Amino acid sequence: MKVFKFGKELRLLTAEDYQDVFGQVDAKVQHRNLLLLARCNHRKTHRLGLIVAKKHVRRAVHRNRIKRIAREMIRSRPTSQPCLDVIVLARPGLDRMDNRRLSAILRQQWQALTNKSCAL
RNA sequence: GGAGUCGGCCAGACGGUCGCUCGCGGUUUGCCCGCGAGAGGAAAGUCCGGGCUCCGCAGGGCAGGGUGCCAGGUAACACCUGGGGGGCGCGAGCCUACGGAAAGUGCAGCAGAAAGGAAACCGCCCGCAUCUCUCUUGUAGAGGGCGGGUAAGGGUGAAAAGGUGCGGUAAGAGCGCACCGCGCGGCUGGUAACAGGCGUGGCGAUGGUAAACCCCACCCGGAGCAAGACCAAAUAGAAAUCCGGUGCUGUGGCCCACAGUGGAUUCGGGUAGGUCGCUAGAGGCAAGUGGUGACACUUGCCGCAGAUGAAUGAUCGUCCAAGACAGAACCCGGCUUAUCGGCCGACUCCCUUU
Repeated sequence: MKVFKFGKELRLLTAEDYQDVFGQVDAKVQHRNLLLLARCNHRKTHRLGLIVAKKHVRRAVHRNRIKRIAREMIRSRPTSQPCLDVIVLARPGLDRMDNRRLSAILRQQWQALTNKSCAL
C-alpha cells in the first residue's frame, strides 16, 4: 500500500503562484459545474489551488466540503508526469452534489487534464 | 391515557485504514517518529452592548442618534430577574414602545345632519296662526306651515363629550340621588411603579393620534484585528560620513575656476514577504454561603481549536429510532433567525380506572 501525503508542497501558497498559472495556461478542462486550469511546474509533485467563490457556493459548509474533496482527490492520485500546478474553480450548482458524485466528477476531469497535458 | 404550558439537555454510535493543523517529547535534523488535543447551539444574521487597539479630547452648550412603568443584576446593554398596570386564555401561562395630548404645530378617507370650544336629519314636546281631511261633530283625531325646547330613541361611524338605574319633566337633560368611571386634595400600605380607602367637584372638562413633528428625563467621541506593533528583499531620498591626489560632460582659445555626473558605509523609508497581536478568558466544573430571583462571594479542581489559499477530513465495516440546520477567523455578554429527531424535570385542563 502506497502512502499518500498532503503537505504544503502540494499546494499553491501565494498570490504569485496563482498568477503564474493564470498567466500561462497549458491545459484546460471544462465541466458544467467546475473548471480546471493547469500549467507544467517542473517539480516532483503536483500542486493544487482552489477557488470556491462565495458567489457560486453560498454556504461555508459546502465550500469547505468541496475543497476537502478536491484535496483528497489530489492526495490519492499517483504523481504522473508531467507535474502540474492546477487551479480548480467552482461554478454554480457544485454545492448541490453529494460527496460520491463530486469526487467521481473530479477524478474524471483530472484524468482528462492529465491526458491533455501528456499530449503536449 | 389524551391535549397543552414552561424550563433544561443531546445533536448518530463503535471499530479498522489513509490524511490535515497545533502542542509536547524523541531525534539518525528527514518537515522523520511517538503521544495528546482539534467547530456550534446556533460557530450564522451583524441587530445591540462591552473588552482590546489606534486616532481625537480643558470645560460647557448646540446638532445628531438611542432608551422610555418601577426596583434590582451586570463590564455594559435595546439583555436578564423580580414587581406593578393593561390585554388574552377554563387553567398552567402568554403578550405588552407601558413617560407627556390642561407648551405649541399638524393629521383623520368613507359614511353621517353634525368630527372638536360641534351639531337638530328623522323623532319627541310646547306655543302661534288657522288650511285640508276623517266622523264617534268635540275643549276630538290625523296631516301640512311658522317659532321654540330637547341629545332620551332611530340612523352613520373606529369614535357622537361620562355609564346603569330610580326620581324628575311639557318632552328631556348630572337637573337631583345611588353605584361605577373621571378630575382634585389628604390619609394608609409599599424603596418605588402602584394599590386601597376617605373627602370633594356634578363632570360643556382634559376626545384620538407622540413606531407625526415635538416636550421631558437619562445615555452616547471616531474607526476597527485588513485595529495595531515589529522585522524587512525591492524602490523613491538635494539625509550624513568617508574614498579617487581627480575619470567623464558642459561653459571657455587654454590653464585655473565653476556646474553636473560616481563608489562604499550608515541613516531614513516602508512595498512583496514574514513575526507578533492569537487565545488563560467578565473561563469552565463542583461544593458551600447570601438572595424570592437574575446574580454575587468563598474554597477546591480542570487546562478546553487557533488555521492564514486558510486544519478538524476521506474511505470501509457493524448497529439503530437512519442522523436536521449548519463550519471558528481578535475575544466575550445578549437578541434574532434556521433546525431531523429524541430525552429529562415541573405544572395545567379533560377523560378513565382501582
